Amino acid sequence: MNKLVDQISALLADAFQAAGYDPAYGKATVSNRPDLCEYQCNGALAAAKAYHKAPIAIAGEVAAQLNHAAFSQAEAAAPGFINLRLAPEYLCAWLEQMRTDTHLGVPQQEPPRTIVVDYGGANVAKPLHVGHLRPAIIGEAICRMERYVGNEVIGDVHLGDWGLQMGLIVEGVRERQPDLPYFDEQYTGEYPDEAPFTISDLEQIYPAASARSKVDAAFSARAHEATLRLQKGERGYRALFEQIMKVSVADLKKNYESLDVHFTLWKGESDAEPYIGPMIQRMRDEGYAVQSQGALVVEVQTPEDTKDVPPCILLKSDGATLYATTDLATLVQREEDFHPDQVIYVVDKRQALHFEQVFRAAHKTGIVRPETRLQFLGFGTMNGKDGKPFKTRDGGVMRLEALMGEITDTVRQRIEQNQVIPPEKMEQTAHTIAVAALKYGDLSNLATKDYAFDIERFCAFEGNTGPYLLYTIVRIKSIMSKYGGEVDHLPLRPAENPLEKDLQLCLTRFADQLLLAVRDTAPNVLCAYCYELACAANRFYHDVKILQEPDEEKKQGYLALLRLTSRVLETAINLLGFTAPEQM
RNA sequence: GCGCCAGUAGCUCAGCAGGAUAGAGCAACUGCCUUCUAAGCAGUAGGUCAGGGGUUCGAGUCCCUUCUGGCGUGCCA
Repeated sequence: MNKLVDQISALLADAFQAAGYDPAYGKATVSNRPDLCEYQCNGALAAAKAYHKAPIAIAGEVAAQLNHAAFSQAEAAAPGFINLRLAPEYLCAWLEQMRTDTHLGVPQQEPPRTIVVDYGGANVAKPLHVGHLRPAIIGEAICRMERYVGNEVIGDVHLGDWGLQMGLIVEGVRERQPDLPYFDEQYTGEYPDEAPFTISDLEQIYPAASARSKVDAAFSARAHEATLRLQKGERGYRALFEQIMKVSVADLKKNYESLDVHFTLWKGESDAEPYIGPMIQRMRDEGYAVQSQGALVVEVQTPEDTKDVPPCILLKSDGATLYATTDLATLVQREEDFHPDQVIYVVDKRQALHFEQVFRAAHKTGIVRPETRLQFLGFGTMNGKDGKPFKTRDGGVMRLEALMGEITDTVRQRIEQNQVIPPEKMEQTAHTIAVAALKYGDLSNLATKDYAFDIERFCAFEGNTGPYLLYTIVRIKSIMSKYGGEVDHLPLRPAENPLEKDLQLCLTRFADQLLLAVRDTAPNVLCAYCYELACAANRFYHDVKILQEPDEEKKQGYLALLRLTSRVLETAINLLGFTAPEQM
């Protein structure tokens, strides 16, 4: 269905035309002076120059043409604004369409675009820590928003499961259990189904091995050797790798799911490995890959560049592959599997140059089509209160589980005071609220900027926070359940009081704000909308005593309005990646 | 050196393709619970939008420049 602002713009365009001006000037925007009007048009100001006429005169002529039933007010204001208020019946009719629309008035992308979102970035055998929080939260929100507007989205965790780290783990395992069949080159039988380690073992083995390789040259050499043999596909190493992956992925899935983050694909760098050889061969054959200072590179500097852009390195001087190599090979794989229209990388913004090189190389060498949009969404560093990268008190990285635990504890203490949650639902409810607090706290900041991560602030639930949104929804649900009757099919009524109309106007903006958030891959836009809507809902809630309304028709109109509000709010927070409890 | 990003209230942040009087939250202060959950609502106070030029009817927003901070700059990821 059409957005309300577009419908109003169409009426304005007609009026501009009827008054003898270019209809293109007829564009409505939401008013930034709610005291004066609900919608405004700035077209007369822009038209003034082209027509050599005072803007206020143009505005006046156009306003005179706006005698449409949609408007309860349409007047020119100095220096040349056209101020509009909507007739309650017109507003209500549009909202009725929205209420019965399957996507709450959000136009669907037609035909759908295929979008791969690369987020996650977790490493095998390493626990998720706060550094993994932003990509998971932001990426998940983007996936959900893109899906809601009708696109085909593939979310890929893109695990760090290749390279030296795997060799280190293999050698670490060998140190502990040298007699395992994986290390016996003579062994030809089946390897055991059971992994010879748990996730906690792996989480000890990797850092220990990593530290040791820095001081023990012999160990380091063995790790490199193991990496090479693994990459060559030696049977025992490969089998051990599978076990490491199995144990690690199971643990990662559990952790991501506790954050309500769900990937469609659990691919990793290792999956791109088979594509590397043919890709490099083709690049050599077609002359894209050239030797430079001992390495094999793709030059990506163009004559138009005013800055130096270093080449994209495919193979190091020693022949080993790099990050850029697997990223390009992954694109080969994605093109083959999905033929995406767009690939969005949700990655630390410090990798901007790396991805610029990769994108240029991918387009130059024809890995992706010219029209394929490769987008780098660099997120900012998560800093502590001191403005430096976030660390725990003892200077280490905080594990995600520990962080969630802290927030959940604080939430639990808060809801216990309220005494509305039965003990058996306590844990679930506390977790739901904690996820909302954490995710909203992150998403409401601009993704691309550094931001201050402050546990105390996340655990405070006053004001512009996730729990405030949940609280609003819970209050509405509470009214619905006290009312007891069926509310899903109650029709809306034209607004009679200002706060009711404000809430209605706010509801109409859902589609606009969601589309804006999608266009700019900026979930914070949707956050801001949720907060505005919740504020409007709370003001209405406070002002109008719904269940005590004696006029049954009016009461049902109020209930319909609140029902739509809670649907929009719940839909929106779901797109942001969290949900509301029944009570709190 | 070069490049990228940022600088808005005491603190944390918005500011929607340039529009009317720059907005929230926190912290501070004032009111509002025998009535649908006070995790709420209403209000007060708090700004040279880092500085300086420019573009135009109009600039926090666009251009130039200076300052400050962060990050990146060929074989880590």
